[in-house]
Parts: sequence; C-alpha cells; structure tokens
Amino acid sequence: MAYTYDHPHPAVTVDIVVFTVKAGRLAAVLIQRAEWPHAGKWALPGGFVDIDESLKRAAFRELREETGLSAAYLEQLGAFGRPDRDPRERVITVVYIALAPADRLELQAGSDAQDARLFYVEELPELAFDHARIIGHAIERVRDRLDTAAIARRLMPKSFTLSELQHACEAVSGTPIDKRNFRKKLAALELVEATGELLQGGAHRPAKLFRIKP
Amino acid sequence: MAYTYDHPHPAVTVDIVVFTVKAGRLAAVLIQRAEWPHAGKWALPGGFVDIDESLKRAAFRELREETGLSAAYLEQLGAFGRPDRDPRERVITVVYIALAPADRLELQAGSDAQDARLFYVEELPELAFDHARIIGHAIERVRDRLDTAAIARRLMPKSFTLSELQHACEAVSGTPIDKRNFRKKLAALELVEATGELLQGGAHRPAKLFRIKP
DNA sequence: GCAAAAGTGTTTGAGGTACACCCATGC
DNA sequence: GCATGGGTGTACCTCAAACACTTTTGC
Repeated sequence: MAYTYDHPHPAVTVDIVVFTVKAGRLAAVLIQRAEWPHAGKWALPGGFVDIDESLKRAAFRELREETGLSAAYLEQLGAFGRPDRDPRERVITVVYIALAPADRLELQAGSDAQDARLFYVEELPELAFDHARIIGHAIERVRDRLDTAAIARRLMPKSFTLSELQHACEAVSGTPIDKRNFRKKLAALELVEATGELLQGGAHRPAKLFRIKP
Repeated sequence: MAYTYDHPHPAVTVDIVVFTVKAGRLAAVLIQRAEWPHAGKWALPGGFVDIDESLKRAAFRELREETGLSAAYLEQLGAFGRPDRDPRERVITVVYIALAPADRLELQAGSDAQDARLFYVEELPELAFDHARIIGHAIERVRDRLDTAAIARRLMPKSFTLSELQHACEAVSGTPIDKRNFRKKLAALELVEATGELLQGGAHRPAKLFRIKP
C-alpha cells in the first residue's frame, strides 16, 4: 500500500518520558534499540502516530504497549523536529511526560528483542537520536512544575512513609529538604492521612504508613 | 511532483499566537481566511513546515511573512493534533507563542486577499479550526508564566511610562495591581531606569518615561 | 549499648498586600 | 478651579527557612 501527497510530509511519532521514583531517586524508562539506526543504544519508548488517532491517544497506546501502564498521568512536553534528528526520514516527535509509581510499571525486562529498564536520571546511558536533549527538557519541566501534592498523588504507591515521600520530593527537586518544615507543610496541605499501619523491617523505629486523602 | 510513503503521513504546520499589548489590553494577531475551509473566519497566522526546516525556523518564517516581525520572542506552546481538526487531511500543528511590542508589528491590514488585524483577547471573532481552543491555552500559558520583567522586555516599546507598564501587566494577568506595590517591586527589581524625558499630552501631570536597564 | 531512621516546635526574615493623599497639567 | 492621571510610605500578615533533641527498633 502506498500513500501519495503533492508535497513532502514528515513522519510524526510520539515519545514518552516515563518518570518514576525508585529507591528515593528519580528514574526514567528506556528501551534498548535492536535495529538501525542507533542499534544497541537506549531510547525513549514511543512510536508512530496512527493517521486516525489523537496525539494523546497515541501516547497512551505506546505507554501501555511498552510499560503495561493503562492509566497514568500524561502531559505533553512539546514537539521536537530538527530536520536531521532521524537519518531515515524527516520525523517530528511529540513528547509526553508520564508519571507513575514504580510498583505499577510492568517492564518486559530482557524478554527478547528489546530490553526495557529503569535508569536513574543521573546515570543515563548513551541515548539514541536527540533523546538526551529531550530527557533534559523533561527533567527541567518536572523539576520546576511538580509540587508535593503532585508527587504524592502520581509517583507514590498506595501507602508510603513520610520519609519516602520526602525522598521522592528531594529526588524530583534535586535539593535536600528540611524534615520538620516538610512535615509542617504536609500537615497544612491536608493531603495525606495515616493508615494506622506501621512499616516494620528496618533496624530502627517503625514508620507510620500514610495514604492520599480522598 | 509527488511524494510517496508506505504508511500514511500527516501534514505538519506551525501556527503562531502573536501577543501584544495595545491600549493597555492584551491582543493577538489574526488573519482572515480567504479560502475553504472556514473561508471568512479568522485564524492564527501559520503555514506548512518545509521538509528541511526546523519547527522554530518555520515559525520565524511564518511570523516574518505575516507580521513583518524579524526578531521576536518565540516559545513553543505545544502540538495539537486531533484527527478531525482540519477537513482537508490529517494536520498536526505545532503552536508557538510570540511576544512583541505593538509598535513593531507591521500587519498587511486590508491589503487584498487576506486581512490581518489585532483583536483584544476578550473580543475574539469566530475562529477557524480549533484555533479558539489553541488561543485559550496560549492565554493561560501567558497568564501564569509571564512576569513583570518578561512583559517589560518583550511587550513594551523602547520607552514607556510606569503606568503603561502596569496596565500591560494587568492586561496579561487579568487582575488589577496596586500602584504603590507595583512601583516598589519595580524598584527592587532594578529593571528599568528613567530616560529623563517626560510624556506630555494628557490633560494631567506629565509622566516620566522609562527604558529597560541594559 | 549502639547504630539508624522516626518523630516533633519555635524563631526569624523576606516578601506580598492593604491602604490615602498631594502634585502637575489641560481645559 | 476642576478633572485627570502621576507620584509617594507605612503597617501587617503569611510563608519559607534555619535549627536539635528524644523515641523506637534490630543487632
């Protein structure tokens, strides 16, 4: 089947920067490319936009196909379209940022053709295309727009300790936060409530578990 | 000349929301369409992205062609790509926001085929395509990201009175500002300096003129 | 008992907001 | 002289930042 136009058309893809917090650090999902171009390098999950599909719908579809996430927060970062960013043809990509708790990701790790993994954002491997630049913009966006409430709602699992939430906030902002000020602000936000459970297991005093208030 | 692909490709355009401040109100440039679809309705300036041209370069080119602006602040708002937004074919548009002082715009007003005009954003005419939605997003973006310094640098002419600057800030934010607080903050910002000139002409005390500090 | 993280209040400074009157000009 | 916008200072309140010790557990 061939499709013909009277002036040249670029291809359009969506790519998704899937952020999560793992071990108190900000991390993103990357997929190892199996084919030319950039075979062996890591890249953002993504793919072509179907001709009858909205951009956001395409992003959701790719997100589901590559991470198993069926419902996640998704926001558009923007379009990237330098003429030479893909050696195959002119490709304009629309990038979305997804946020999800690490325990909801289902990566097809090391299954076969392509490997999907989480990488801490300070330890990214060599990236295909202009994806390093794209992730840079995504990190910048997340750093200065995600506040405590958004982090609690979108990056934390169902229940968590206040220290875990604080570490997530520190991972996103990239700066240390004072424990008492953090808890004072949380109390004022009326954002979380204690579940009544305790998290046992550390060689230290057990921490109360919290959840998002409805 | 025909261009053939083995899967369908959308067309990609750039559209530009050119904001300025006129008579103390926020205004945007619109162009009246001469042809189907939406003949007679008003639309954002824009056009197709050339196959070898970056998105930003395309936006600058269209901006120059349709408003005479050769250097303006330009930032990407995002991509809009619902499948049915253009009845001719699938068109994905990447939207940029431009900011310029009103005295630098050179609109080809009423010349012939297409008419270009400024409209106050609270008095927009019926718009073509999904441009009403796009302008809505652009206004939202500008409202919560443009601060006093950006307004002074990007929307004001070479010299201006403090009241003019204040009115511009009020037009952008959509809320009234206290005069003394505004001037106190301006002083703290060390953003502007008096030119020494006065603006005569009103039936009242003449105002000092200011310029951006280098 | 010691290492390791949990939990808990007060003080200070900066910045934002509210608010009212006199001044210089054109008519 | 009056209408019109230009120009000026103080008091209060809110919010962010700095800062140290006790508690509970595992080993």
